[in-house]
Amino acid sequence: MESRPIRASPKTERGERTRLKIIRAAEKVFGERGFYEARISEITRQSGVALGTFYLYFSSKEEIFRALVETLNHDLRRSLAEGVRGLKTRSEIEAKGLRAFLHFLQRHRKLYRIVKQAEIVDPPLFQWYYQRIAEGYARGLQEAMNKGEFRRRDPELIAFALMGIGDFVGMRYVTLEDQLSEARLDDLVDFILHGLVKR
Amino acid sequence: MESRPIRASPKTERGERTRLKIIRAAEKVFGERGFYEARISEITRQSGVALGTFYLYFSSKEEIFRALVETLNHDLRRSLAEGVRGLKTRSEIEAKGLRAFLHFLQRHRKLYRIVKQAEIVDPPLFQWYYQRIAEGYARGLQEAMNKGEFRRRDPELIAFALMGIGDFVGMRYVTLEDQLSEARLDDLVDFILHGLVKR
Amino acid sequence: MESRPIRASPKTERGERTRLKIIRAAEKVFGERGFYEARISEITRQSGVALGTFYLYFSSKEEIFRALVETLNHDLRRSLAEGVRGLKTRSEIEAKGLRAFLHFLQRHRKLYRIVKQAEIVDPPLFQWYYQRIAEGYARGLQEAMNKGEFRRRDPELIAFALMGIGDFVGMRYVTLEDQLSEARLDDLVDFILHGLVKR
Amino acid sequence: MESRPIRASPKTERGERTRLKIIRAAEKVFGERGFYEARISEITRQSGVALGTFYLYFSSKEEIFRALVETLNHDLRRSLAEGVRGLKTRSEIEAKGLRAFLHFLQRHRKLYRIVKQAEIVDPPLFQWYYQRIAEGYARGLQEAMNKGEFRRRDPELIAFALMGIGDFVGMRYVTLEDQLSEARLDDLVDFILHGLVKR
DNA sequence: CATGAATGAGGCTTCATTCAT
DNA sequence: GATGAATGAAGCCTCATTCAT
Repeated sequence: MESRPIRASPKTERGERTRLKIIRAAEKVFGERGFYEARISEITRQSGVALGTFYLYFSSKEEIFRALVETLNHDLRRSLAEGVRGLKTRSEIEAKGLRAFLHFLQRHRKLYRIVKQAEIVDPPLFQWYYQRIAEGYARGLQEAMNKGEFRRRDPELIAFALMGIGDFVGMRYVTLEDQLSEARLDDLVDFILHGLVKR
Repeated sequence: MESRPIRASPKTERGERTRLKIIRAAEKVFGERGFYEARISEITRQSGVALGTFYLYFSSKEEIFRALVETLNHDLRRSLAEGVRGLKTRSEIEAKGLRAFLHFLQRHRKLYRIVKQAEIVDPPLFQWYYQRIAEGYARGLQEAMNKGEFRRRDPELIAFALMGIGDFVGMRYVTLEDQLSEARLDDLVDFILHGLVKR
Repeated sequence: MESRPIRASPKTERGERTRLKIIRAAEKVFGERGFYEARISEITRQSGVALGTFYLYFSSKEEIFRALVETLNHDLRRSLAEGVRGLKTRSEIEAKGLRAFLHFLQRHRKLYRIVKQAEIVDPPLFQWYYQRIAEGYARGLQEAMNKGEFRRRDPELIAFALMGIGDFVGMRYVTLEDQLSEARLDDLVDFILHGLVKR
Repeated sequence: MESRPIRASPKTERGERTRLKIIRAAEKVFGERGFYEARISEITRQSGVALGTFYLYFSSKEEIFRALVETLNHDLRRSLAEGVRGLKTRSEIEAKGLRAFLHFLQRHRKLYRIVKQAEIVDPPLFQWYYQRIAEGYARGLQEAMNKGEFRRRDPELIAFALMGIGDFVGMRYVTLEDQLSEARLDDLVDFILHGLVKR
């Protein structure tokens, strides 16, 4: 996975539509088969464009894959940010943030598999990607710790812990089976806020 | 990923050694490059055997991959079980279990990446694998809840949450950078036991 | 010899030409080396196309081989049918039919070797193929027997006998050395019509 | 198919037995799968000897194959000669010869497939092999023609015709289905002696 | 802009043959 | 004599990418 000169995508209205068709088909195909089992020919077939057309818009299989990951990234962060807007207490924010994440997953389960794949395909990407999210979380946690709302512990570490919770729970209950009831969500939030131990 | 006639591996002492050489090289190569980027030729080169020799012991790239996953699987479960032995309170057990898992990761970081890969290569395997571990944890949690030690919540859900914590924290601090200090581990255990909120 | 997904061959004019180039080279190569010694790379080299191009038109070595056999089959039957058209007596028909077959061989000696090969590679194909030809012959013989022109004997048996004559004589005098003079052909027809014994 | 230094087979009593075990297994395997699909490993497996042992007795796959063909050759000629012994008229001889051939086939159907295979694998061998048989027949036919018993025609040509009859009829009724009744045999002999035409 | 036929490097796998024991 | 593990050349096939139209 190394870089390469980026093709100058067509710039017309029509070109924009074509590009979108390809992107959407790619999302579907990558999501269903993963990076390695995905075939450019399958993507173009599902896009309804010719094979060669793909290379007018993307310079390689990797490029479109990265583009997709970037997109998810961006959407996810916006989604999380929106979920947080207008909340008062930190605990509400965290609960809301977690909910926002899981709802996001529900809408983009296929793309999420792509990011997971990227994790393994390209560990540096993982670092960059998750680190970035973690930093956002860590800042929030740090503030709450300073205010005395949260127990004082390594904020980045806890941020990763929260992300892991979202990831596994999301994978199990959302991505694979779509059974994350509100009751379960409440349980989960309670665990995050108060831990395992009674009292 | 479909099956194929299983090769009758040589059965002598020498054969056993060769098999081991191949397995170890495969562990390394799969761990470093992932399933798709791994090359049989690289595995045999690192084993110091000829290309054809590989096929005396394994019928395909898939087969050895699965064998490796099974092995890790087995080792991991034993590792976790050992971590639990001889403890009194549930909270100690969980803390110990988490530690056991993270120490295990420290020893087998590469293989762990293999299992993660399998997650994507073969989702049903993922289900089976994680579900099984989760059930073990869930039983432990259930008992502690019954005894009144732990807050009463969906045990399987919490089990997945714990696994996610281990996974992400492991990925970030152990697999990628090996920086999981004891202090951080204490922080993490504290979070799990008592949650985010102060008091 | 088992099946595989059939490739959607290109459908343009140019594609048709390429397909033909491949078919013709395959005919030559299979004819000269036989199924097992034939190399796809040799076929594409002689076609003047790249290796991969072969697989745009045929999904495997087996597929093109079968296609070739089918084609010969078809051509042969048409050829034999034409030889029979417009004749009066049965004896003339047989003589003409035999001649048609041998002339056919003269034009397609290489492909004929392919069918012979198929005979051994795939006995069921042999059954189907020869049985079908034999039935055609047998019907003609039966009629002539009913009219009292031919001696009454198991028509299918005699059909196979006639095919054997054509095959061996063709193999010896046509395929291998191209020395089937008209005089010899007359001798052969005479033998078939009147047998060995004088009077 | 080219020659190579012949291995010095072991010469003891035990060695002779081993050699025989291999030959017999080879007969079976070649007969069932043909030259190209036959595996040395399968032959040794069925022989009950180790893989390497094969090469103590035969220098290559080709060598044993040729040896097998030679053997069949020899047996066949002896078989045919025996069938002819003690007969008076040419017509009787031919009838007997044909019968002898077909009975031979019945006993050695598998090996016969091998010879047929050789035909295609190695055309020069075919020439040599069939030519030799044809010459024997041709001599007999010539004599009968000289005596005025048989119609005078190119004897070699007729010899090939007779061989073709035996081959196809044998293939259809003996090798594949084992249904050559005496009645059919009589029909066939009658055809050969008197031809198709009534009177 | 779009098309789709063509390319060819490179991977996996087989199996006749060799060789150390 | 026998064994069976090891070898590696060679073949089939895939698929990302290019290019002529």
